[in-house]
Amino acid sequence: MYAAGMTELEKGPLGRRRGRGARERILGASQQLFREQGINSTGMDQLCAVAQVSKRTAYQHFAGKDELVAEYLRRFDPEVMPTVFDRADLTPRERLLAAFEMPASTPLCPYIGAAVELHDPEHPASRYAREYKTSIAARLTGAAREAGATDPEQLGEQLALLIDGASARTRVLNRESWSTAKAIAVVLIDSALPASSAR
Amino acid sequence: MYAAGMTELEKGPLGRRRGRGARERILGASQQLFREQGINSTGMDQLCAVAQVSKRTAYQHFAGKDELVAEYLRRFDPEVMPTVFDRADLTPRERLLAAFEMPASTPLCPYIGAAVELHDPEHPASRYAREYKTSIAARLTGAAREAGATDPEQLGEQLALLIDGASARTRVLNRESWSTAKAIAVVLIDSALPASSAR
DNA sequence: ATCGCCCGGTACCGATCGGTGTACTTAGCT
DNA sequence: AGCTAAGTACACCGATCGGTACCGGGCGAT
Repeated sequence: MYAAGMTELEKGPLGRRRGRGARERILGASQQLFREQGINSTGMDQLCAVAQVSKRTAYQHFAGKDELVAEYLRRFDPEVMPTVFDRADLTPRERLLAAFEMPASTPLCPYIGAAVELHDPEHPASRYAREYKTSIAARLTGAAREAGATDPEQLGEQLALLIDGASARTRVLNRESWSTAKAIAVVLIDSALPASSAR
Repeated sequence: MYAAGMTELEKGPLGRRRGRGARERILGASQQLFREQGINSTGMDQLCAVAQVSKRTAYQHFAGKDELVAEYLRRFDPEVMPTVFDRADLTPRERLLAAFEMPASTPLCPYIGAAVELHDPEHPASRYAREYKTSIAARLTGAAREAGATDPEQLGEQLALLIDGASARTRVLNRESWSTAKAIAVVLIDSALPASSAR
């Protein structure tokens, strides 16, 4: 496994002091550049320049670009999705629909982009993309269960597919498709809920 | 416009004789390699080697890789989609559902792949991908209208989104998602048809 | 036979890629 | 202070990219 935990503080156990946060700047530049211009189109030289970090330093923090890409995906964790499932002020049904409220700030879910660009299912980043997408479906399934769906697993998988569809279609057409996805979600949810716990 | 017409015969009008079909071999190798290993991961050297064509010849038929990629997309036209809409033996409803019968031979619709890999909305291939995706939605809308949908445009766009979702999700998860997409399509169609021309 | 057109082979170009080596400067703790 | 780890600057490596120049051969039409 990778050292996913050391986000911004030192390692802790040993009294390891911490130099000026180069690692954080690298990850920050990754978030910006990989999303804006893709993974393969972003060279390490440019990335290090943006991060204001020596190339040497970058390769002391990450074994290679592959590992950096994987860590970039692990750090992404869109600010939207996680919070959606914790909002207690929403009904289960509203929580399911909230996943489709994309503020157009998300051009393309980077997990799809990484899987397509890297083109290797065994690449660390591809593995994590799979893992993450599965976890999203699981969370949707959980919310569907709370909402009282007759087949929560099916509804969760269906909603996950809608999210990916809107993401891919938005990218290809250069035009947002989240409203369409949400309209479908409404139909699916209404037809999957026994009309009892509709609200 | 490009000379999309000269598939295997000579130009005709002038008595231009025809060399051994180098162009066709190049396009054939493109179909194979671009789909199997992606666009950016396929070098022109490898492509020419597979096509058994000199590199010099390749660049006499195509101004550059970009143009070759665009032509590759134009030639793709999956054998599945076009035929689906012409099958007179199916009811309109069955025709709408037939679009989701993917024989697992389609790993990822190459239009999505191209748009993600090339990462430039103005790239000729990206333009054509947009164009093609729009035409698929239009054809679905047409079929939806024949089926008597209350809002054919909406249903067509929704079904198109399902196709893209299944395609993207299949790629990321390395596991087919067409059955899920079809299940959603059934719900959408049944809810969009006034139950009169259900069959 | 001879001419001209495709075509294949191959070496090559400049640019860029991911990644490294070396020597120097900084920052933080004791 | 003084030690040490972290970071910087910069040159450099081999590989590969898309694309081109040049040369020699095969084949169809005249």
